[in-house]
Amino acid sequence: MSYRPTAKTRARQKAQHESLLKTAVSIVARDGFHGLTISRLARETGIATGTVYKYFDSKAHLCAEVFRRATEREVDMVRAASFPDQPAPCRQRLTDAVTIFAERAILGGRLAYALIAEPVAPAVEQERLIYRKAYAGIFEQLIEEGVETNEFPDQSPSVSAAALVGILAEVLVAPLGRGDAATDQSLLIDPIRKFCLRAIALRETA
Amino acid sequence: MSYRPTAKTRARQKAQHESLLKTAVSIVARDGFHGLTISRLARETGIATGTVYKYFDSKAHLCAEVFRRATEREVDMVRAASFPDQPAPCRQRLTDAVTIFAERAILGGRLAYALIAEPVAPAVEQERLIYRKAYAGIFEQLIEEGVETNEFPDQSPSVSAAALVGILAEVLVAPLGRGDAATDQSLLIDPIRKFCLRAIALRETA
DNA sequence: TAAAGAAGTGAACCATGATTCACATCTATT
DNA sequence: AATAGATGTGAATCATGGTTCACTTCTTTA
Repeated sequence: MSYRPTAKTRARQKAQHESLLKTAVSIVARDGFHGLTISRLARETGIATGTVYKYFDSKAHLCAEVFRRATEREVDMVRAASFPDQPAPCRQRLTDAVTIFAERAILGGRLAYALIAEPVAPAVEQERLIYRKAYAGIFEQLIEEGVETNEFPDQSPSVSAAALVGILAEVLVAPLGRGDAATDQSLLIDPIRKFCLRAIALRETA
Repeated sequence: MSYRPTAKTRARQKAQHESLLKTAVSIVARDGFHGLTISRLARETGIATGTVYKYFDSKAHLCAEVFRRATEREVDMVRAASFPDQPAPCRQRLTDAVTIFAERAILGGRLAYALIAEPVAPAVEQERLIYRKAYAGIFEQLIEEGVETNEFPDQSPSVSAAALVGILAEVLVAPLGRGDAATDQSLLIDPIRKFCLRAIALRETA
């Protein structure tokens, strides 16, 4: 034999993979998954279309990674708000979690819409479900705890958690799909927060 | 001249249009919008593909009509529950509306999923937004009334209405997209109803 | 520097499915 | 029955965009 991939080589490999992913996310942030095509990704990255396939098995895999990359941090933030280091009452943590989600979704703009609401191919939708479940799982755990400590009235944690996800997606993100971006989204945060508190904690304030 | 479309002709035209639409809805009910292709529609209707275009300008138009056809009745049912002939307290009407939506969605099964949650082409998504807005409009009016009569606590009717739509879509219909159909959906109705009542009316029962 | 294994290239290929169109057939009028 | 307008036909055409592949160009090792 006479060639072995070396550290430097593999670093370049990884860097290129990274670069592609970064470009892909930026395309999605601009034009959604709809705008993400292999040839455009190649063009913007400055390589040939075929080369993309040296780094990703298929477009589905690429989309999945883009999705993962863009969503993981979001989920982590919501998780951190739900289960902070400092102890806090469940209703406060719920409020914080909703707030964090909302603020970041608003900040994310087009990207948030792509991740949460944009119509996408079934393969991508599959990935999306994973992250919806991730959010739901966090909420569910929090609600369970709240019910146990009697901070929250008796309820189905799984249903309530899914409902929260639905609320956030529909109220906050779906409007981006329409021209409704006119509305100042930050005005939505407070009503949403209150709505969620009433629904989960049966009270108006944290 | 020597030919003028007559009543009988136009009746046949209309019947054919109707027949196509009916077949299209049935295809969507079986395999979603994903399964609706012009050639399949033609095949199942027993005509040539080209003929479909004598009745629909484009697939987008066809989908829009399918959507309209399948959704209009649903919206009407929810509207009727929200604004019944007999006077009733807003919280009761809210409960009824949610219940009707839920029961019909469960009955609708695959079709409900296609209408509410299935990933679809942007053109169809556009149509979907119209009907989401229709539901939201009904809820909004009802909530407004409830706030005015002090049955419901002060809140943003538009936000609360959108939230309701999100809840129903996510909790009830989205699971159909996964294999979660295992769960008996009718068990979801009561928790959802209670969740919505808490959120909107700040109480647990109608 | 020669050989082997990677990585890069981009035009060709393929799959899907909507849309068209030249032609045949039907229906209503004269 | 002859004709004009309408409708029906379905194979061919288009459009889009993912995927492949024969080939070139690097990298590393001997």
